[in-house]
Amino acid sequence: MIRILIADDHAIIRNGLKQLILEEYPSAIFGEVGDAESLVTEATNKKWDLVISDLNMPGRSGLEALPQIKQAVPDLPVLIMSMYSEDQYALRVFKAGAAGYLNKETIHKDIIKAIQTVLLSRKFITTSVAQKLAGTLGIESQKQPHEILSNREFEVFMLLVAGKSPAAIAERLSLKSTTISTFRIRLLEKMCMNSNADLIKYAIEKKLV
Amino acid sequence: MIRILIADDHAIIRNGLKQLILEEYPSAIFGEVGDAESLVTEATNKKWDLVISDLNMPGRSGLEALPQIKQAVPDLPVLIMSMYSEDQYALRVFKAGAAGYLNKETIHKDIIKAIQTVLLSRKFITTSVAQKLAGTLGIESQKQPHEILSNREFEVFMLLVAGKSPAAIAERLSLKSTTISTFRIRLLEKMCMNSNADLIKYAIEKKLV
DNA sequence: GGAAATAGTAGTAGTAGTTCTACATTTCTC
DNA sequence: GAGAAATGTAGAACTACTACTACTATTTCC
Repeated sequence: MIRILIADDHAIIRNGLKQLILEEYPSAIFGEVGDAESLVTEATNKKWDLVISDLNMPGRSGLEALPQIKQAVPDLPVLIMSMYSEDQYALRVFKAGAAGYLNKETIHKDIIKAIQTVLLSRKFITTSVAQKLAGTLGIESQKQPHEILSNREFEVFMLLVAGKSPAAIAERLSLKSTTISTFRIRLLEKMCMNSNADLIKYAIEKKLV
Repeated sequence: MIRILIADDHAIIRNGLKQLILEEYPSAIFGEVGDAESLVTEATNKKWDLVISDLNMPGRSGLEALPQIKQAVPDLPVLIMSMYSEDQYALRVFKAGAAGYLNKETIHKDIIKAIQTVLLSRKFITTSVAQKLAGTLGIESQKQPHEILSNREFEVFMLLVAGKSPAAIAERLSLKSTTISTFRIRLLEKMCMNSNADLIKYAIEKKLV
């Protein structure tokens, strides 16, 4: 019997995931949460064998919740999944302590494999992601412009690209809007760009959205 | 007994959706496809009571598949869903002949309602989407969003998309920046959009840049 | 051909965003 | 393991942008 906590803001996806896992582990027991807040609470207060969390949730993201969970329950393996094609997140996700990363192509096919791997206390990584990482980790020089951003910068970048105002971003991240402006200037500079429009075009080109 | 064809590139979502529908229609029969191509083939070659398709699929989108389906099987109702919050699409979706539109907030809550409504040959629309559409639908129904802009508005639109600031645009056109703001608000409204980011994404999509 | 809508333009007042500076932490680097 | 660089954060002062309103000129429509 295996206890799995699922975090995703869409009930359909939680459902689908459960269904998928039940096929392999008919006796699995599930917990469900819809945001990062409840994820942290639930993960730390009850006993789980595994957490599967979406990367993109309203409010704090799964990525932000990770360190908190890792601090409270260091041995609890966390699988991060992303419904979007954000392989660029993979490295950040592992650095933040995730036990595995699944992107939208791999979820359905690999989830069982990932669970098995992770429960043996090993890291799960798909070959496509591995290749991506290999390139990234090895030679620092050929990093993509957005890959040299810090976590916070990247977070702000993505929200900017989504058309959010500095004030809105500040509120979402519980920061001051001046702080967001600072991040914006730094990230614009790092990426050699001049406007949000440039960022958006870049993001579309790189399929970050 | 009801036959439903589900089109979505994520198997988990197809699963979750099936699960959701089975709760209400235990005898429902499903077909599944993962891309627009197969959607068109399947929709036209077999007999279905309803199609539920994602808007965003790799290759041709669900939106592009719609006219083809409508042409081949005019009476087959198609529900379009979007996992992203793109109410801007709603109008286009209905224009293309969809029977209903569900965005990510509404899918889980309203899917059954939507199915019931649609099977009675009526259009399903959530209040939030309805409000969005209210102003727009009236007369100009077959023009593209950007085609209903006046010359000046379009001029400003293009400069906005190029990432120019209101002040810069004002200078270039020998106008006041407040005037540019006015144009911006009007054009945003006409196009049912909320931010410059939306404009840029739209412009790229329509190959206006 | 006259009323109603659309287009083109700004002013005022309020709001939000930027810049520049600064400082504490964390993370690299030799 | 000390010093340097990068990261995360914000305040003060300034500037730019927006919302709202308003007015004229041009179209459009019955």
